[in-house]
Amino acid sequence: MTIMQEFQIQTLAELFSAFSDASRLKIIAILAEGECNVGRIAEAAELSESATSHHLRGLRQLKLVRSRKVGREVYYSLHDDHVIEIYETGRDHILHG
Amino acid sequence: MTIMQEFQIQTLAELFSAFSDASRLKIIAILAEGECNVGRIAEAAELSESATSHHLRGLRQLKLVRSRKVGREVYYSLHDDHVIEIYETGRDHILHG
DNA sequence: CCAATATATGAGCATATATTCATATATTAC
DNA sequence: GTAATATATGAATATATGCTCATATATTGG
Repeated sequence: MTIMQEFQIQTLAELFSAFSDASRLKIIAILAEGECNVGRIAEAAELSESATSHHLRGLRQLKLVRSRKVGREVYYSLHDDHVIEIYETGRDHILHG
Repeated sequence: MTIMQEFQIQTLAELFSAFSDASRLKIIAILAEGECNVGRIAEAAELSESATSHHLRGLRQLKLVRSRKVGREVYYSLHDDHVIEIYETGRDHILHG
């Protein structure tokens, strides 16, 4: 076990907080399928566009997703494979833990 | 990507919620070192015994920790290696993500 | 330029969460 | 038995969180 400083523990808590909400997990699962714009994410996750946008902002600030603007649309994608890894580690636990 | 039902997503969110708080992460890190009783967990995590007990109850209900009573003390330990795996996957992300 | 569309943002509100404090319960020592 | 110790629990409170609604900011098409 690596020694963790107080601020690192706080950072880790914030990371897991991103995964601690069903709406955000849906968004992450959708983006795991590939890049997607806000409107379609909202539709697929059954969320308002506003709520979706708020969540995406949080995920972007935590560097869990990236965004790319194309015309008036903004395409989001997972920032890196670590995100899927965390998601899947948790998922494996509840499915066959 | 496995198809996840609504209630499974909710369950997954609850699992990650357990890791979304610095106090609980400290408790988990302490228990990763080995079994420990409530008083010593509280001391090591710099939490009140009451707060510690409340957190342990939540972790126990989620089957992330086990408890074993010895006299008037109660020893807690991580329920299984999945818990460490989730913790470490997140930790690796923030340390070298 | 103006209207339509896509996304972002801030305020407000309702609910959830973490903590403390007081108290309860269980066990041991005397 | 009673006192002391370890842990658990419920209520209260303060703060955080997620959503909606209204509005703002692009961007495109006419």
